[in-house]
Amino acid sequence: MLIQIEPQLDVPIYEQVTRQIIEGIARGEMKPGDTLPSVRNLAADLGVNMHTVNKSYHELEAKGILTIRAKSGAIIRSAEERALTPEQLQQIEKNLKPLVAEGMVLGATVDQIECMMKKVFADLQMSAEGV
Amino acid sequence: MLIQIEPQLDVPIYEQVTRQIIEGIARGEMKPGDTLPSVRNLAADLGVNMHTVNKSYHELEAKGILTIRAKSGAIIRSAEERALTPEQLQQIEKNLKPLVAEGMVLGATVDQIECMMKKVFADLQMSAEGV
Amino acid sequence: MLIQIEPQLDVPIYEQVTRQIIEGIARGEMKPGDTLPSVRNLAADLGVNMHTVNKSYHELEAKGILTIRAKSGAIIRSAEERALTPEQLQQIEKNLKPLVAEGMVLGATVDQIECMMKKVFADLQMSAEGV
Amino acid sequence: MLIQIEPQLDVPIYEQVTRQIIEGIARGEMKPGDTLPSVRNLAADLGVNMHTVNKSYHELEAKGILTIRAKSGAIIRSAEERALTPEQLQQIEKNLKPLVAEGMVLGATVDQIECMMKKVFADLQMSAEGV
DNA sequence: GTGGTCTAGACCACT
DNA sequence: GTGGTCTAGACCACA
Repeated sequence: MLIQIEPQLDVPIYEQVTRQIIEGIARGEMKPGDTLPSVRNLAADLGVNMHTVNKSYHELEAKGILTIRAKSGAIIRSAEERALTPEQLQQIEKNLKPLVAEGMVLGATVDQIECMMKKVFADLQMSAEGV
Repeated sequence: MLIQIEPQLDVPIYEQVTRQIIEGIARGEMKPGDTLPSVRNLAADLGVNMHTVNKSYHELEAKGILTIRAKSGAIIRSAEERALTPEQLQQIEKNLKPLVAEGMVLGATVDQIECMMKKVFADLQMSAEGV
Repeated sequence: MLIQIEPQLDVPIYEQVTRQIIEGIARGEMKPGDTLPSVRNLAADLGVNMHTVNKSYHELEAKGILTIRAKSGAIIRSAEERALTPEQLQQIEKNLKPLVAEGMVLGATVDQIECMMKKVFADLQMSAEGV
Repeated sequence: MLIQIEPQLDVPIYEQVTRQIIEGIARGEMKPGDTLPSVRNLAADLGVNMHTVNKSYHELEAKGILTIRAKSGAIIRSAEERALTPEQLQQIEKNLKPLVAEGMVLGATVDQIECMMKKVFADLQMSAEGV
């Protein structure tokens, strides 16, 4: 799985790593039970510091997406282990709101936004099924 | 239009102001041609620093949502003046992607995510029509 | 409030800080609404690194004991804001179990252990009421 | 006696082994004079490294709970041989303190904590009498 | 070899 | 001046 870092972005590097790992899992490039690269290896690959990757892994653990086993690596949790709590859905909805509002104000119709959402979903889903 | 600041959030205050102004416009509480309160007044109302509001206004200008005229204040642009450029749509799509991916990974179905999106849209739209 | 670090202990420094802040709050030396010293100040006071204190603060935030407001400090949450969730009680019970078991195996009676627990509680409570 | 290892916990495996042996003795599943399985056998049963079990046995010896005799294995000491020293009680009290403090700060009453403690004790005691 | 912890520095965004 | 982020090193416990 390829991870691309853009250090000049205003999104923190650790957040970029987090997002791309999530997308990688969504795309099916990594599956439950898989072990992620060690923090040192991934850091070396990306050319960033170990701590930056470490922070990303811990963020993913907090999101319930993976389990960090001390001294043996980070493992992607299975769908059963991942609880889709109402809080998590609310969190996503909360983050969705300003995006939708901005789209509306700029003149996008509900169809355009829905279409965009479906496209994003389909892109990820398609890759997942293609695996 | 009421703006509520929550300083304990990790979202910067200027970003909170920006979002709520966008949502206010989306809801129809403010219309094209309307003049926003002066930076000084809004800052006083919210109990925040003048620079914070100023930054928010400039962010809105960069997004193409309003025009800042020295001395005469910030004016909301009309739909015609606001171009819905492909770049803007792409930007929104780019921001949408990690949210959708996280939802998927946590086990949400496309229906759940779509439903969430529609709900957010409807909330804003409804308010707009009620005005 | 005085915090004493013993670097030679096997308990990590950040954990020692966390515990002593919790005990300080239990003792009533700090109250809800109070702002903790800045990470840099406390780190300087304790002679440890900023990051170490930072980690402790974040641990306290994760426990629901305080709120970190970016760029303005860490504030102790009120009892109402702090949820005593069943998970938290379970966590404490889980940590209690090996201590009780060890006491039993070493020959302590339930009375001795209960007495010890009450003593600890009373020590903290007493200080709290004395404030 | 069954020992269950959960490698995903942040508690080191050797510590998990130590605790479960203590609990096993508290529950009466093992009695003074009994010989524990050899380091090699137990390690094989648990699927862990020999050194891990070895470390656990030595920790138990340091706590005064068993005696390791070269060649003839680890033998659980009798209650008479196990001294309940004030130092040991202090050690337990020291470990108890942060747990009680955290419970207090999160809003638990002395009754809740006492009840929890009794429950833990009763669970162990009950099993012991049932043997 | 792994993650955990810690140090000592740095720049930045926000207030 | 605050916390957030990042870097570049280091030692340790665990497996």
